[in-house]
Amino acid sequence: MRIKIHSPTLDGANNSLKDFLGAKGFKSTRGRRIIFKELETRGEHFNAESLYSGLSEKKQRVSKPTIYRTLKILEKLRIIERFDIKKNCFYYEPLLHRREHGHLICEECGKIVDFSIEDFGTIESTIVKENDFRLNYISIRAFGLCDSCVKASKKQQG
Amino acid sequence: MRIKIHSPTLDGANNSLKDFLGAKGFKSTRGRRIIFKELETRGEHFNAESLYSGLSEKKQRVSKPTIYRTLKILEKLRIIERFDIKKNCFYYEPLLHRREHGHLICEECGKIVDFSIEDFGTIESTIVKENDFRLNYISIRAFGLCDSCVKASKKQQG
DNA sequence: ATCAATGCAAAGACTTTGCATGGTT
DNA sequence: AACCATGCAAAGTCTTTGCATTGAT
Repeated sequence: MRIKIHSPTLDGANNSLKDFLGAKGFKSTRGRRIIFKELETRGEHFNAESLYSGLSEKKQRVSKPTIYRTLKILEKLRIIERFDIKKNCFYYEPLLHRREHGHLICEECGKIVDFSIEDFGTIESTIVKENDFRLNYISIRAFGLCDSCVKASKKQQG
Repeated sequence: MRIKIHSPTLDGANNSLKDFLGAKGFKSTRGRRIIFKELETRGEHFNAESLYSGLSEKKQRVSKPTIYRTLKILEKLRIIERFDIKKNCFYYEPLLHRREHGHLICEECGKIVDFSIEDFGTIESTIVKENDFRLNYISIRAFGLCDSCVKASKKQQG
């Protein structure tokens, strides 16, 4: 399953990585550099497994525990977002610099497409206003059928 | 972790359950009746585990595989919605009759609060308009800190 | 009677943890 | 030097599957 997303924008992450991690009390290590680098160039949604095998193919192996641990850190730092498409299958995506979008998830083929939301501000203010809640971020997922799967199902019918 | 949600509205589900399931090609069985009944009265978010232990306590045990299988059916039928709060921890909630709301999820204590979204229609039309996508449903999750956790953190600080 | 649903036990997938080693600051 | 990060192996957790039995239509 290959899924496209906006081109990731961890720009400068590699240069400022040391400072970036340092500021949060994390060390700049080989594994983290490799993973960060990979996320920069990876124009797709991904998960721990695909990250692991992708890096292994490039002879840049990082152990699974390290991948999981690093992903968890990145999630906490809001650099990536984790969401579940189906059971036992978590996908992540780079978040940096672009929070205001949701995901269209095709329930047939699993394809994920990002969509932007114009009045995100309205939603946010509604939420904040009506609830005593300190909002960190919003995740919007829209499930349905993508164009090609709709067409495919139409063909089948007639 | 006990979490309140709107009172579930699987109303009439028990009466029309046979028809309801039958229409979809499913049989009306003991396990499904028990699970449906439980969801009717259960005013909280839940997961497979809590459902299992809850029913077991009431001497209405249904096996875990059946619970998982039934939950999967209910999800497909859009009677419940599944979403992940943290790793290995899927929660579900009854969906019937109330699709237009999102979840506030407190990242500190895990509390889940529903919130309604006034201009859901706007979001929907935006998505449909700008993408060739047959929309089935939308899930909106807002992460942050709930009132009491905000207060607690303030106290700690001084 | 036929075919689906259930329960059990076992397997599976994904993720996390303990611990000794090696790397960073 | 002090402490964090890593990798390995093993353990965990949640979920699914194979299969014989039971139940629904």
